[in-house]
Amino acid sequence: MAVTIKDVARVAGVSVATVSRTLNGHSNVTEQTRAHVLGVVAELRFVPSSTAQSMITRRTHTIGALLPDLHGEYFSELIRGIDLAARARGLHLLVSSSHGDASEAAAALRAMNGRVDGLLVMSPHVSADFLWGNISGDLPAVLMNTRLADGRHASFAVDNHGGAYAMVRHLVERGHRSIAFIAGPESNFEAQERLAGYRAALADLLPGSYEQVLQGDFTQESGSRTGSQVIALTQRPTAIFAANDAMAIGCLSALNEAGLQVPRDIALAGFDDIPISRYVSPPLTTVRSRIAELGGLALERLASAIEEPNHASAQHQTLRADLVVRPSTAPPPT
Amino acid sequence: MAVTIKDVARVAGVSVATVSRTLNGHSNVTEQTRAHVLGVVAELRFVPSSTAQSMITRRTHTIGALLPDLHGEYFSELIRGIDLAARARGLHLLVSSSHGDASEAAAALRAMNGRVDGLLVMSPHVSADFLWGNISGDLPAVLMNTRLADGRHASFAVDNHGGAYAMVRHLVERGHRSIAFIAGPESNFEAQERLAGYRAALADLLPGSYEQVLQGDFTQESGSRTGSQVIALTQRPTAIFAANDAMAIGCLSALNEAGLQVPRDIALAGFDDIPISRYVSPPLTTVRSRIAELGGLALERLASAIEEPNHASAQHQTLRADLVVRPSTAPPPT
DNA sequence: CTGAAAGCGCTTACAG
DNA sequence: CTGAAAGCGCTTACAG
Repeated sequence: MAVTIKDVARVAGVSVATVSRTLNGHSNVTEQTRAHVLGVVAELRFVPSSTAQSMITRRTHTIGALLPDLHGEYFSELIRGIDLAARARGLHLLVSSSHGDASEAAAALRAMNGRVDGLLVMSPHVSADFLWGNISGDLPAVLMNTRLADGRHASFAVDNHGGAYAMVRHLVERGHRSIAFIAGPESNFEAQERLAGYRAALADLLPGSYEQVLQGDFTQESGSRTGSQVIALTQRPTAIFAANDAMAIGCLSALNEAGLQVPRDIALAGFDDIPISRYVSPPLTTVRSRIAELGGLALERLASAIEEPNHASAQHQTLRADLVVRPSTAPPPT
Repeated sequence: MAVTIKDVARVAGVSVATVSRTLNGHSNVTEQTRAHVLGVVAELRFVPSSTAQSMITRRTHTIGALLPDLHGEYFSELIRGIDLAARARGLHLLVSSSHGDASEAAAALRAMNGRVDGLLVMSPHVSADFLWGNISGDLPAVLMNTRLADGRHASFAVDNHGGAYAMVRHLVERGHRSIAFIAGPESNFEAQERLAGYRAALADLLPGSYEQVLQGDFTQESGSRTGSQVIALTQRPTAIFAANDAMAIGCLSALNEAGLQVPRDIALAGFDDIPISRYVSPPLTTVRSRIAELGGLALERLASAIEEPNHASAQHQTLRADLVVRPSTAPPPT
């Protein structure tokens, strides 16, 4: 059986209240009692039950992260950013990802109830009402990269639209007039925004041109598959813009396999700037998503909302998405 | 204020015991009371406090994962494998990573105490004694890829030594007689085993040859840096074997930048078979680590240990590490 | 089948 | 400065 505060009190010859005060650093304990109690605590290797503590303080010092079914480096960067910020604040991280559908996400959300002091939510299945219906109303939550600006929760998002627009402009400036787009999953908010940015830029910068959208799903495999489709086209575009780096890299492999060289034969760009992107050949032109930073900022905001529930803002903040130009879109040698 | 079981009991006009029994699916409740109680539960949107439940049942239905400071796809694959298996068993996942040193790892370990029903441990800072000293003795734990076969905890590891050995054999069979090795962090168990496998194979298969070891740290950046060092060598090896894929990919980028073509000018191989490896150009020959599977298996074993504490085996299981041959080690055209 | 009561391991007014 | 006691929100013998 685990040792409890009662055991410590008994062995130390004091009350449990005194042990509790000592452990919690209250000032009203003699230096002498304090030292003695601490000695017994060490001797007995006593660790307070965090469950019992949570019960009484209504704080778990844990935050939950509801994440999409993400593979690859995007996911690890996000977790890393959250984890780092959480550790700095002494918070624990409960993660839940890989929800196939809304009911699974709902179950995950409900299961978080009571286990966490707050929630970080990035999920394609979650709408504002959905969130509202599945967590207790007073649980602080911060949204990441979702469409929800419900006025109730703070939210952060990368400027997906602006980033995609900037990328198309870059390609146009490089002389491209036929730019294909490999889209992400249709239900995904970020994918939609990036597609919208591509479309808007095309309309503005290449009026009269038509869009060429291939359907991907953010995986490398889909990038490779759609890459092959592009190659087979009779009217091949001169540039391909993939909605994320994973697809761009998959596409790159298909192009290489077909004997096409990037950027000589065709230009290629991605989105996110996952760490690997600078290490593929040629290094990938992309849009920096500041993934870890996004996670860290969201965590900070959530921590504030937990500490000062009244001050909690429901502001939406958009993070800049900067163009990162690398050789994959270098101008063809003239 | 959140609604409690008392509120439900009051509104339903029954005792809290009856509400509890209904919620926990006990048979000794009339179908009529049951329906009525469930109605009130829904009406009040009552969700039991998991904290209070944990307090009484001594189960948190949460497992903790202590992970190394890992970047990149290896980490996301591992988490994904663990998360999938955990979800299937109805377990939650508390993750803690990014510990710079042993004292941070110790703090993380102690913080897990009481919050989790069991522990999954993969950390370069953790030794058997260390683990023993920082968790309560009866907390089930399963170790992943560590040196600890302490006879107290179950453990899983990829056959790092065998995989590295097989890779060297493959390279030797391809005609290479000068094979450089980019090592991982010196303190890392897996890195050590892979290095040992390289050395053993060299001694067995290329007697009289000398080893060429460059010090990396498992990051892409270190692969790129050591790759540049190799290029500068007067006696350049004909093949480079990196202790993980991330470094191999970093190395590949350095080779490309220097105008060297893989595999024509130099062969290159990695270890882990992270998903991206098949999408770089040329696709990377590597050793499959079955990362997600490792995480899933460890979780399964941990779940068993939690459910049947007496049956808990302290067995060590080694997972096969298969060679995956791709174009990066294709024989030079003769 | 149902309820009153004890108890899980803590923290925190309230007295002294 | 210290202790006795109430209470956090549940579950589970024990009676009836």
